[in-house]
Amino acid sequence: FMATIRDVAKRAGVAPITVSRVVNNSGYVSEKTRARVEAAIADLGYVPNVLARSLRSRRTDTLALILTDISNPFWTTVARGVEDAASDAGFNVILCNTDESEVEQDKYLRVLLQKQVDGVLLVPARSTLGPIQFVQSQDTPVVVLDRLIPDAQADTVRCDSEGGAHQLTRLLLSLGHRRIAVLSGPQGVSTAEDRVAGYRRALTEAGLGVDPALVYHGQFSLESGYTMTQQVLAVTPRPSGLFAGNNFIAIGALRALRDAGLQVPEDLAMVGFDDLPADLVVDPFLTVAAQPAYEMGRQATELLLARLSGEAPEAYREIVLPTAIIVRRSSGQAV
Amino acid sequence: FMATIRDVAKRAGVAPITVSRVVNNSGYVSEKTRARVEAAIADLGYVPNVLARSLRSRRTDTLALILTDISNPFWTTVARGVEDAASDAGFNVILCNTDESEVEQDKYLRVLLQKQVDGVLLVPARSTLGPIQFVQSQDTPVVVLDRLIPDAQADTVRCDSEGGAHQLTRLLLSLGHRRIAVLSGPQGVSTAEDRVAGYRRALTEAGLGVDPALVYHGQFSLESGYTMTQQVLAVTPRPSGLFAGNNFIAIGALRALRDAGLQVPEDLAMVGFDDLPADLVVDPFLTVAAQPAYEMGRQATELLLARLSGEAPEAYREIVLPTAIIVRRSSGQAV
DNA sequence: TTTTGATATGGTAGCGATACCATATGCGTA
DNA sequence: TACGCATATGGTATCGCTACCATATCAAAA
Repeated sequence: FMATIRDVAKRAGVAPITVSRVVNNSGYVSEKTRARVEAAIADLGYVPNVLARSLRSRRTDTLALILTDISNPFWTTVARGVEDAASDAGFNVILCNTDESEVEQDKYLRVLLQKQVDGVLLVPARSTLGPIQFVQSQDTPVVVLDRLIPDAQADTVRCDSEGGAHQLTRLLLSLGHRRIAVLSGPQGVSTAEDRVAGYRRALTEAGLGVDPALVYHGQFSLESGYTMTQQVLAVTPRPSGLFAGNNFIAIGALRALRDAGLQVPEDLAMVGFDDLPADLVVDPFLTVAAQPAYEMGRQATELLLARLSGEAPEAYREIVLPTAIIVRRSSGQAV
Repeated sequence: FMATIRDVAKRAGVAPITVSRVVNNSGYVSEKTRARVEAAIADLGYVPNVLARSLRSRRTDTLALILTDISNPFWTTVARGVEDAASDAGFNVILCNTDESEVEQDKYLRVLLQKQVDGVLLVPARSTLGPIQFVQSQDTPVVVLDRLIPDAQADTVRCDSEGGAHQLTRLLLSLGHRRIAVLSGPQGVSTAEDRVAGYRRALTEAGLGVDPALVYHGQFSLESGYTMTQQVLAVTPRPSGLFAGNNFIAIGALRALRDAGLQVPEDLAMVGFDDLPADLVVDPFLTVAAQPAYEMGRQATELLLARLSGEAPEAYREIVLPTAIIVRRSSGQAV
């Protein structure tokens, strides 16, 4: 036997709605009544049914966070930012991992909307409008996180990938490097493309041409970083600088260079996107453009919550956060 | 506007229950009707509301997994076993992390029961009956995972910690070690106590006394392993063998030994509980009692699902899985 | 005195789905 | 012919809760 709100009401000699007021701490309840109701709740071991609550109130107090790779510390940090902001506002977060697969993403979106989440934070696997419109067709607000989707009618929080890449490339140029390779993520993913765009702009501004043999699009993964680096090393003349498009690509590249018997920065200067958390790395060594991951998660969540509470302005907002260039040993001295 | 099952029914010219049959693939529906209903679903962009479904059907097809430290690869593997088994049966899993805190555990249990999960897989933070009885009072079955709770009326899946510890200790004894320290987890946690018990039995059977200065209870964490090892090293005469009660304690111990300038196994032979996944370790080196983590998760979930489907026998079952001793370099040669 | 507003409580309906039971048709078999 | 069974569909009544509106009391303000 499981007690319902009616059982509690009967035992306390009040109406069900009064029990609801006690449980939810809403409306007016006298101290005396509250005490009687709380006693009845304790006696019966009453646990409210949130399914019924949410069905009636049309709110689940739950947000969905759909991202591409939770094993990457960058995303783990974003997720913490989301969790913290949501939790401060009394919201739960359901976290889903797509592994960059659009199929998985769409499957999750469907399930989450069936669960009636109040809002969705989406790191889109691909730059298509469809998934966004699907969510919005169910009267559910979306915030697009990290990646740009052209023409999307939604709030967006992302980082200045183009600018960060531009700065990193300029740093290598200023140190005297003329042949610089870039290892980026998949085509069709805005961050991957923006980082290549920033690289191109820096080269062009320096009056240098872009050698297509030095521009790589792979995956944002360790394995892909390893493979792309092996390809880079086969190019002649060998570049003297390397720009890794994210932290996992950088780690893969470092392994490939080590396996090839090459020293960083002596044989090859290196820079990368995304820092690694201090407690995971024995010796921070890589020069990087660090993204404010936690802040991205927090701000995206706050945008979403503002939409939910109706406080948000009509127009969709696009927040672009700056990256911070952290110079360490891997970029080396002027050559 | 969000379409409901009634809107779809109206558009397809059938009763809501017929739409339900199409959506859930249950009962009889003619091909012609099915096609009409599916067209209506597509036209309206209908997404079923699982809150309403679950409220009426009294099933959420969701299990809860409450564990103590998801950052530990052992638990990550257990969780994968649970996810896989649940997913095979069409169930979702909500994962919660207690950090060994009973307060957090009880908070999560309350929330999960409010969410009407169909069953709970619990790694209890402490050996108390209360939380189990609370869950059962809401007509929700529990399986206790990894740890023993005396007198609990519930299915249990765990490993033979006592036996594994006994074997590891005997190994060190057989190699000639006479002074062996054990670094275990908190008192009141059965696995921590069982591992000390197995250690004691091995010493006693060998006709040796147990030196209380060599028995440590701390946390199952890297930091605790580090601290306890520093204490061990201050004992005179210094032990020649060390038994780490789990993988994190072992890593902390290895760091402490390195910082103290000691070599394993030359200066100190070492064994530990829990293996580390091959792809996280560059060079597997530690002699361990490996627990079948994935299998623990799977079997616990299957027990729970059997209870849910009513196929389970009346009596509660206790499954105790064996550990596998893997001898590597850290235990060294006979001295 | 009347009015107003804060306090306190309850009745009714309905959120969106399915359980349960009823009904109807066609077909093979006794 | 009558019966039983598989097939196909629908009506009604909830699941447990809260939105919405109504009501009643009492103290302070007009």
